Amino acid sequence: MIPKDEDDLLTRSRALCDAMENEDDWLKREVLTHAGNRWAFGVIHALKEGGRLRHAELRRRLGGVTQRMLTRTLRQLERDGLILRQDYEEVPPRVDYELTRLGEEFLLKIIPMWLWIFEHAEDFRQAREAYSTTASE
Amino acid sequence: MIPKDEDDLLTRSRALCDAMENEDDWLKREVLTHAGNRWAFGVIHALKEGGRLRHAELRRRLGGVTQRMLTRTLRQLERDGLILRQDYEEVPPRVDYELTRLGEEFLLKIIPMWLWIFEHAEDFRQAREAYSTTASE
DNA sequence: CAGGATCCAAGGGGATACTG
DNA sequence: CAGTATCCCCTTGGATCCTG
Repeated sequence: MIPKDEDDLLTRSRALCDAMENEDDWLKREVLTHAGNRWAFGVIHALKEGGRLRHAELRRRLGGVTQRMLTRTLRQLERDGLILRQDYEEVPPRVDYELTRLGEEFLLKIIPMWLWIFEHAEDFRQAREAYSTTASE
Repeated sequence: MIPKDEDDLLTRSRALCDAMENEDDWLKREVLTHAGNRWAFGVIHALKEGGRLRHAELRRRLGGVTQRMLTRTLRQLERDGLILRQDYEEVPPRVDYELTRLGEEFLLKIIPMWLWIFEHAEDFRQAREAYSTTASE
């Protein structure tokens, strides 16, 4: 189905594979980790929905994240230009985060992938089960 | 632009975020790592283009991967049902790998993300540079 | 040829305690 | 409140050597 779009995608991804060999490693390592990062997606999504959010508010929305991991995730996202950190330099401290345009685009790019993965969660479970049984015999 | 599609995406991703909280961790950890994995993408792409490929042929196509990492990547992809491993049980050993339907779909889902990242490589570089300068002052 | 065994460095992720 | 510091285990990724 949809052979035209698919071919187009593959053609472009072929060029992409060539480019990967020449690219520096940091792009794949630093930026791409966000895609597979457990918290990065939640942070970006929360900022898209909530606008400017503070550290504590983000923690509440994500549920289960420690300060350390939230801080680290935020730092990485900031470094890569996906979010903006604003420190009001008040006492008590007030800092909030907002999504950049780059961050918004990134969110829109990774949502389909996440959706697809969750839609196929059952397939993955079955594949894993089949693998365990064949591996044992 | 395209507010309708974007809203739709966000609505579905909101449900996704809720689902994530209930989901087991393995889905995020095990499956999602493939998306950001440097070699997983190359393997899947090579199999999409080359059909059934053997270990050595894959190594040649990927360039730079060690046997160990290639083997590990292949095992993981096999476990998650994205590729099929066939061992002909000959001497000398002959093993080849092919993409499953699930693997093909996965490739089509992650290509857009990789393309987008490479298209914005310059943005990321600039963001990183800006971050370093503001962080130092 | 395919890949296991071993050793290593770096990072992810979490728990807990402390601070300006 | 928004972090930092410390300690922990696990995985990733690579190098090197070995085997059926």
